Amino acid sequence: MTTPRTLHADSRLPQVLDAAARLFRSQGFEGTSVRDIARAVGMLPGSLYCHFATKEELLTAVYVKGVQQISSAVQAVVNKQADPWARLEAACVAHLEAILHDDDYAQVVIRVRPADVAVVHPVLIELRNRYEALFTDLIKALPLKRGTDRRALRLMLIGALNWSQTWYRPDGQFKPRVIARKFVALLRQGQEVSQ
Amino acid sequence: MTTPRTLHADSRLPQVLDAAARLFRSQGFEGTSVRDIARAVGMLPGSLYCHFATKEELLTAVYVKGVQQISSAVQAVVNKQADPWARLEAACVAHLEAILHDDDYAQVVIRVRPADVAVVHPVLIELRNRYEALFTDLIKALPLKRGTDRRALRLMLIGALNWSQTWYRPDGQFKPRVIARKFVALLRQGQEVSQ
DNA sequence: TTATTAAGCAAACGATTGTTTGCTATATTG
DNA sequence: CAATATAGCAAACAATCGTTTGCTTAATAA
Repeated sequence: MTTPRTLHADSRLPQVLDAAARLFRSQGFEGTSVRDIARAVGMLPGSLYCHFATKEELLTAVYVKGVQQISSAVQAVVNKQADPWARLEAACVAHLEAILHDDDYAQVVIRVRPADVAVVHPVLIELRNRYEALFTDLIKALPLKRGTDRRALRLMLIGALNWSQTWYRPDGQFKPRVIARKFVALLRQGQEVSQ
Repeated sequence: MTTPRTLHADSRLPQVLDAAARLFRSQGFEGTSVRDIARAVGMLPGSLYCHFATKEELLTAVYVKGVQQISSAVQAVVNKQADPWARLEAACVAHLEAILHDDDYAQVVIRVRPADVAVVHPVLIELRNRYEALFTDLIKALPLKRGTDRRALRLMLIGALNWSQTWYRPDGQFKPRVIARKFVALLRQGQEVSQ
């Protein structure tokens, strides 16, 4: 045995998941081969199939963990706020921090398009929807003008947040906290000059 | 010759581009093989290399055309409006119609991540930026409250628009025109209850 | 201690990937 | 009309893909 300290029950599955998450988020699903993942944890390609029947199943496992982590990250900060707008903004900050640098798993959830992985498409969509329901609740609690379309507001906010993955630069001025504050403020106040 | 009507100067390059655009937008760049494209136009895989040196070069050609088409579509409708807000909303409608159903080329521009195609990454980014400058101008012309961050507004709006590609359903209630109107209204008016 | 189960190795499988080479036929140019 | 350039065919290239099979070893359960 190369690593005699390895126990039976706790195999190298955690390391495999970590490596897969890291590679999926930086190279995408199709851009990452099972050999890449195996190499990253010092295993042979075929050995991965002790834990997963297919590459898509591996992605699903990463996706599940990603949704769990981003959900609990958001929940944690939301519960520290009372005001509905403060709760929403806190959620956005946590969401952005997760998908922009904290968490490989969370980044995969935003980066990998469910539609690109046909076999598990419905599963991934369902996982995403379950998470986004958090925002539906937060927005439902907002005291808004009569006639406001809360679904449109949610789609706009989440879309803007998630798209930030394409332009965000860690060395830029727009840190997650700043982005969240500005985006929420834009929705909250309106930018038209009142006359 | 199988198709004796084929002229020399006008080869099947247009068909190749069309097929590539259609396949790239529906299956992604990595999900589409050069054989898929060749088969779609009834050519052999190797024949594509009369027109392009690499698969990435083909993508770049599609990208260029996509940016051209979406730009002229937006320009055309913007110039029919005078009011700054109306111009912005018209631009959003045209943008959404292009990336949601009208135009395979435009859809590729939004769907294919520049970062996923390392070799031409800077080129694709530059093309996108040139297009988005249109929105920078439109937003610069808006009469906004003092202190409004116009860059944040642009990033939020474009992000929300582009992300709609992930949730949009042609048979749903949210048509491009509706989405654009609601998104612009959210930024314009602000939804907080005034007290 | 013995039997069982799971983790990983070693090596290969067939299929598909982007691309290249040499050739033919056609359209264009002078 | 002769010379040239190009579009496309035909066939293969090496590399890489996800996955499978049989074996060995170590951890667990009885």
